[in-house]
Amino acid sequence: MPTIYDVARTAAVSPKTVSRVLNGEGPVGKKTRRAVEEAMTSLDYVPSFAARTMRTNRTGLVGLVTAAVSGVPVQPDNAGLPEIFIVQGLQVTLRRAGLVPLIADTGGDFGRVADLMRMFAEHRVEGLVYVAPYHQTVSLPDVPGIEHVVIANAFDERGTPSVVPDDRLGQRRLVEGLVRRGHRRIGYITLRPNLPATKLRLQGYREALEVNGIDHDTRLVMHGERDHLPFEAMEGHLNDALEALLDLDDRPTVICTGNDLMAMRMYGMLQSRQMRVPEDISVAGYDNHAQVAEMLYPPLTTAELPYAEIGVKAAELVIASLKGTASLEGVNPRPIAGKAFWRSSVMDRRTPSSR
Amino acid sequence: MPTIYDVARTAAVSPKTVSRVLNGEGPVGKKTRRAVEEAMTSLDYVPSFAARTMRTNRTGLVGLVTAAVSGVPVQPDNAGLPEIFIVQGLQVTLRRAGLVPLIADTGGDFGRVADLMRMFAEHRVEGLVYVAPYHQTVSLPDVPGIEHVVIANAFDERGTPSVVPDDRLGQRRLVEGLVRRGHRRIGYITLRPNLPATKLRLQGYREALEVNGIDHDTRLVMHGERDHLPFEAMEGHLNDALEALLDLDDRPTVICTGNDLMAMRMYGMLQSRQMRVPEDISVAGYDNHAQVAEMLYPPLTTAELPYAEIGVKAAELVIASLKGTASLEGVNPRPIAGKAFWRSSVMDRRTPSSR
DNA sequence: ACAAGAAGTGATATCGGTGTCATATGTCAT
DNA sequence: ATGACATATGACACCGATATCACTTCTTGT
Repeated sequence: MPTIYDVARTAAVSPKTVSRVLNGEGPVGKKTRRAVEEAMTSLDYVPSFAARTMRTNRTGLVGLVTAAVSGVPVQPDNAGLPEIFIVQGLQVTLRRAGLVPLIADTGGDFGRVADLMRMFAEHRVEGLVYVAPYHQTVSLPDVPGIEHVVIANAFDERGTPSVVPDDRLGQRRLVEGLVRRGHRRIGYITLRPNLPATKLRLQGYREALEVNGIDHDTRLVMHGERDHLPFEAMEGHLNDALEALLDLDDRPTVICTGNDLMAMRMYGMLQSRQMRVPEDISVAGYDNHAQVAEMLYPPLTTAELPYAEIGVKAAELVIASLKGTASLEGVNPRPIAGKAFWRSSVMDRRTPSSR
Repeated sequence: MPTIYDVARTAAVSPKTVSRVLNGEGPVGKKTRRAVEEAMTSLDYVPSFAARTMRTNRTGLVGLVTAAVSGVPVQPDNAGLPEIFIVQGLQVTLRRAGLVPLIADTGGDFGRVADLMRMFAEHRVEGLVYVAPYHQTVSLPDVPGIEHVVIANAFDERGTPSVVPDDRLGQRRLVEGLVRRGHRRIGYITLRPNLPATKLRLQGYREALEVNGIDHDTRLVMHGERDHLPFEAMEGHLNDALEALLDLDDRPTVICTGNDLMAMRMYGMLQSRQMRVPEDISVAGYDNHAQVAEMLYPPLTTAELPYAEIGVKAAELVIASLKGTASLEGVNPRPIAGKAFWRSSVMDRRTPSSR
């Protein structure tokens, strides 16, 4: 592989001049520049990142650690999708700031995070973003040489800069929309009870009822999953939850679910009970897992998890951190709100006169 | 950031000895080793990848270029999933060989591939894998400094080592299974006609019929999508295709679809026609998009796209290429077969006596 | 006891760029 | 014509590792 010296010799100039052409730096004569450029192409010269790094002590690299697809996914419903969108948002924003993202994947094994961070430290990344597979608390290892850490889709107890979805507000907006459409008996089948998302969304659910002066009937809220239960064992549980809601004397007119896939299963369960969506009962999901929500029949009303924006915001935080900007002030985690997508799985129950 | 010299001074040895300890190389006295290790931890020493690279001229890096999530996905049904699983297979296999994958994402813009490859060249990757979002032909740019290229999930005309799903065999196995289960009128609604996958799968479909002595009624094959049509415009098209199949005087007993999401939409369309799956008609998909196939009601029979294995095989090809092994001999692309997953969306029509 | 080889350690050069500073050439006002 | 200043280029050291080779200090067999 040719070096800057080979180029210099071919163009009959000094290595330093080649360096100047490479970096568009300092004044270089037209003729000289052309000669150097020709030498570079004719030799297939490719500058060495390593050599440059060594001298300048700058890499412009930002490490991204993602969990992506677990070998044995804890949350099969989430497999890798959030990460992709978050990473996407991160990449675009970082690149725009002249930074290059390096992506590493734990393969679902959190224990590998420390190793990956060490590897990143050896590559002299200037910042690091940990991208979590779902909204959770994490505790990142301390690794020498790693600074300017940001957490996306999760948060820790040290107050590390972090960005999470605003589950409270998301669910609140969704339920408020349901109320606006005439629903007052609103069932809710949640994800695992101990997830931060579950707690926040329940809070949002209650707020929405409260501002609308609707009593909170606790029988309308069921957990569709249990903590510490292998995924397969949960199917019956979900069915029981639905059963309980349908058995109420004052049956809900709409059922909110913890995510779009749960809503999809709900479709099946309702169908096998001869109930039509939305004529007999409305259904709403969460995630706006576009593939599923739009393609289901009927298309599913759901709240967005603003993954791309979370990525963008996380990138902005690293960039601010690198610049030492004060804009890092503020509480962590920072919640990002998504909007609701209204599709035909929800029946509009407003009487014509009330519209 | 401390260097090897700082460590050497602290441990009162020469830099070379520190280097030996770092690399577990050459003979080092016990006492010396301990002293060096202590110095390293107390100083929070992190070796510089750049410096090492420069001297040894080896990086152990393999670049992965993926399309991941397009900003404007051509195939919304595929959004990023194949890549994840392929990348997963690649990572595990590469790591096992002592290689470190660097992932870069085009963000769906193929034009960025050349740039990313150049970046990889500057980082002196030893090999490169291009991961395509779906089975297709590609034409990778020639980039100086990039050697040992492998293509995953696609192929080119130069015979670059490449790995693709065996769409022909996959569809054939699926249809053979349907025949074994007593189906003889087998409808097939394909993806866009010009996709390599579509052509290969049709071939497999025909082979399956042929070996079973079933006439190939061309009216049973419909294209559910059209080339060069924006995705949204295809909905009606799919509905027409289904209509045509159902209007046949000798109606199919099962409908195969181009992918699981199409099957999912089929569920909805059938439901709105008051037809039950599988009692009135069976449905089979393609992809084994686990989230969808398992969660649908009823669970969907489908053929697997063996993405993880494609990744593993692709990694093996790069490794072989790096070693200069002869195992690179053979035709490209190399097809990898997936198996079929039999779930309750397909009715077993065998008469009890015939089982 | 001593040569011969193994084990342990260090001096020095080098990988491929860029920072610093010096120097040569060109341009302009006076 | 000549200093003053901008423009254009080069010499040289250095970033942080490791390769090479040389040099001590131990073992070990005889």
